[in-house]
Amino acid sequence: MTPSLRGDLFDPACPTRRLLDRIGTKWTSMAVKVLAEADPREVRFAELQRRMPGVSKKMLSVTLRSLTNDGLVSRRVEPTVPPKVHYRLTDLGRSLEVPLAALRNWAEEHMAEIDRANAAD
Amino acid sequence: MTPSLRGDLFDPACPTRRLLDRIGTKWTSMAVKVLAEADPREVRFAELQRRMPGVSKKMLSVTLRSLTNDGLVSRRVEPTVPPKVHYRLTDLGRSLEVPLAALRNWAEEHMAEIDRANAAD
DNA sequence: CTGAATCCCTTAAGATACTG
DNA sequence: CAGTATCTTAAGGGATTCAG
Repeated sequence: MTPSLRGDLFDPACPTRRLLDRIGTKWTSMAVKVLAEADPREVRFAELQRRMPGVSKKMLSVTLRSLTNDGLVSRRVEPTVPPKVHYRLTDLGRSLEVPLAALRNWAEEHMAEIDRANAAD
Repeated sequence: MTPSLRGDLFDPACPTRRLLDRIGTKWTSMAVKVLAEADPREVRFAELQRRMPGVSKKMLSVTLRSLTNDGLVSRRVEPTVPPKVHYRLTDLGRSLEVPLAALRNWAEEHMAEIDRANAAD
C-alpha cells in the first residue's frame, strides 16, 4: 500500500475524504440503507423510489449509477418489454453498511444534543 | 423519543441525514480527526491550519464555528494582544470520533476496491 | 494573530419534459 | 418502466481584503 493510500487525511486523495464525498451526497446513504434492509435483496427501480420518499427519478438514477460504478451495488436487467431493472448491494456494499450503521446509531443517540447546543447558542 | 427523531431516513429531519450533512462537508472530519489526535488536546487556530494542509483561513473558521455551535468543539480565548484562541473536542466530539474512526478504517481497507470498480467500467 | 466580509466560480440537486 | 436531456437555483468553497 502506497503512502498516499494510507490514513493521512492530509493527502487530497485521502480515502476517507473520498468516501465521505460519496456517502455525503443526499441520497446515497439512504439508498444503501434501503437496499441493506430489503428482503428479498433485489429491488426494482420504481420500488426503490417508493421506499425513498422525496427522491426524483433523476437523482435516484444518478445515485444508483454512482453506486454501481463504485461496485457497491449490482444491476440486473430483464430485457422484457417494458424492461425490469433490479438492484442489490454487493458484498462490498454490505460491508459498508456496518460503519454506516454505527454512524446512524450515533446520530440517533446524539443529534438531539447537537440541536440543544445550537438552540442554546 | 418522537417518531420523527427515530431511525427513518424517510423523515426530512432524519438525524443521520443531518449528521452526514455536517461531517460530509470538506474539512469537518479532518478537523475532528486532528483534534482527536492532538496532544495536548487544545490546539490554536494557526496550529490547526498547519495540521490541515490545504485549508484556507475562511474554511477553517467556518468549519470550527459550525463545530462549536454543534457542541462538538469548545473554544477558549485568551484575551491577550494579539489574542490566542484554543480549540478542543468536547466529550460529545470525542464520542463522534468512534464511528468516524470506523468509517476511516473502512475507507482505508476498501477504497482501493472502489477505485478498481471504477477503472474496470 | 484571529477571523469576519465580500466576490466569484463550481457543483449538487430539483423541476420539467421527452424517449426506447 | 426506467431512465435521459436541459434548465435553473442553492450551496460549498477558494481568494482576497478588512478589522479587533
